[in-house]
Amino acid sequence: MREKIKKTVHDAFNTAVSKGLLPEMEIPSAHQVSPPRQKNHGDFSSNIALISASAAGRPPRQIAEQISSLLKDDPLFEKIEIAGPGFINFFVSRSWWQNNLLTICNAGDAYGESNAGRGIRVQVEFVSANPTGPLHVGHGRGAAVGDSLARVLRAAGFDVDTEYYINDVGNQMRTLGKSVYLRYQEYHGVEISFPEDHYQGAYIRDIAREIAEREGDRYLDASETQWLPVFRDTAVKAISSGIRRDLADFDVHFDHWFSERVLYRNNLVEKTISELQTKGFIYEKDGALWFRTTEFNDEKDRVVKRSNGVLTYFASDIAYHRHKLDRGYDILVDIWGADHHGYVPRVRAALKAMGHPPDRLRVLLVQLVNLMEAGKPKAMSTRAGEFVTLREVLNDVGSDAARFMFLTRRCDSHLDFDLELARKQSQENPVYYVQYAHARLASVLRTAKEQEVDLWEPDQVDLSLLDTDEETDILKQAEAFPGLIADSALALEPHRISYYLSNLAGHLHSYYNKCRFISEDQDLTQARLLLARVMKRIFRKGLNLLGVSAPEKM
RNA sequence: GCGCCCGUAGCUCAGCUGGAUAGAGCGCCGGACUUCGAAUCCGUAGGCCGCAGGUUCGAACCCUGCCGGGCGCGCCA
Repeated sequence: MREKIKKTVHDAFNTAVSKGLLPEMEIPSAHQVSPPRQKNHGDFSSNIALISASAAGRPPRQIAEQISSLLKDDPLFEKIEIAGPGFINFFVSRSWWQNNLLTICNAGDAYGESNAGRGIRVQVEFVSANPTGPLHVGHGRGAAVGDSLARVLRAAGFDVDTEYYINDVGNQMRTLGKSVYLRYQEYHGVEISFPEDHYQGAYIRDIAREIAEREGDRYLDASETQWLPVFRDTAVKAISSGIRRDLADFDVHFDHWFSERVLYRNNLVEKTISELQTKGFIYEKDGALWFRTTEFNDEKDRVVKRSNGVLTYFASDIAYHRHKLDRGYDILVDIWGADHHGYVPRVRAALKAMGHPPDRLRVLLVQLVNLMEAGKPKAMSTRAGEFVTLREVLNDVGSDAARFMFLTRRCDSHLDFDLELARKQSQENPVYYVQYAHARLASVLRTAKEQEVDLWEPDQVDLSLLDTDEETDILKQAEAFPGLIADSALALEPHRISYYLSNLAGHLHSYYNKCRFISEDQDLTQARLLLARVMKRIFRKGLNLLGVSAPEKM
């Protein structure tokens, strides 16, 4: 509808120009058609007169007058008003909204989807936690945002792949193996001193115990070259499968799991560096290789190969992003913890150096989660390895509540996650509000069935009976659903979906309390039940985009 | 010190990339179940959009400078 009105205004503008009502000029690109905040300003509002006023050399209200006079007879509109400094306000006729319900209904389960993305290939990479410990709540937020964003992008017509990058190369893997080995020695009664920079969590002991129970003490006298591969790989395997299980229970499933080892196995890191070297972006200093990222707005140059010959994490990151683009993705979305924001300029620099437009990489920074319990901050000391895991949160409050909480806020704002609130099955918990709207509609339709009300074919229903203000509001919101998904996808902001749904649920609950779906009036009942069916589908679709279930009963 | 993010109702946060009189949830107070589910609804109160300038028809939004909070600034991963 919005696009339709925009086009209508454009046509009228051009007509006005060709008729000589306005001076020769282009349609200003800043022209916007948007729903006004104030209800009495109509359904949509155009600012075209305001922004073209100075170029046209006329007062805005006069321009608005000329454009609107050309549109007065369009039956789409109930009325057109000129208001304030020169806005043109459009009031769409009620019958259009009513008839649109049939269009929505005919779209079926696909309603809400669009082709805004035009099949552009997008890769969304998220979580990507190192396999050195279980996922914590912060990862959970990233997982919820990434997974939901992927769903939204798909619904908006993008061709989406999701990916988890496994950082399984380097020193940390050795540290992991050693941590387990030390606990293994400890298990067998060997006196150990456990270094502070090793992995502290209790899960390390669990893995050590498993190995000890399975293998006995045969590794006590072994050399590091013998035990390290065993302890390291066992740990990675155990931790990785734990991570996968946590994500699966969070209803997050990846299309690809990409191992950093693949980059090394195919020599891609070395190749990428030497390519940059050929292009002259690499120099040697103090025995190390440096990448001149300052040439692309980074604060300082970065090391890609240390003087001891070891490639840095950054080096494999460059190779990884190159590899992603080589795989044919048009846009790369990286979702990182906000504490990594310092890496954005250097990765961008790498893309630029390799000749890619840097805006093909979109980085979403997800702020850390502040866990609360009944309004009080819950202590999280990372140094003792006592962070709260995603698993604990899932067991505590459930997947639906957790996901909804993570998705009600913009991802770059700090999030207070109150466990007590998320646990509560009451009105304070926003998850239930939306789910209840869905369950209520399901209940209404069940009741209709029990009372043996036969549902008519949609095109047999008299939609003009949906004429209360509440119904009109709901019809308008339903119409906006596909546009909302498209906007949410283009802005990479999945939280808009949860706001939309909360708002829609509000309208629905309000309507429910005021009007009855099922009544003596057969025609009215049919019209309202059709509305119920359509709304239920929108709730289900919307909740699904968030990865939250849509229960028939609660 | 430099860089990035944030500052909106008592609390937690939206504000559709610059629009008209600033929004929601929670909390407070007062009402609504013999009726399709009260996990709901209806009503009241609550604001110098951190501060000060600038840009223009128009600023919570864009620019500059302060104030306050978070994070990052290794040949770590």
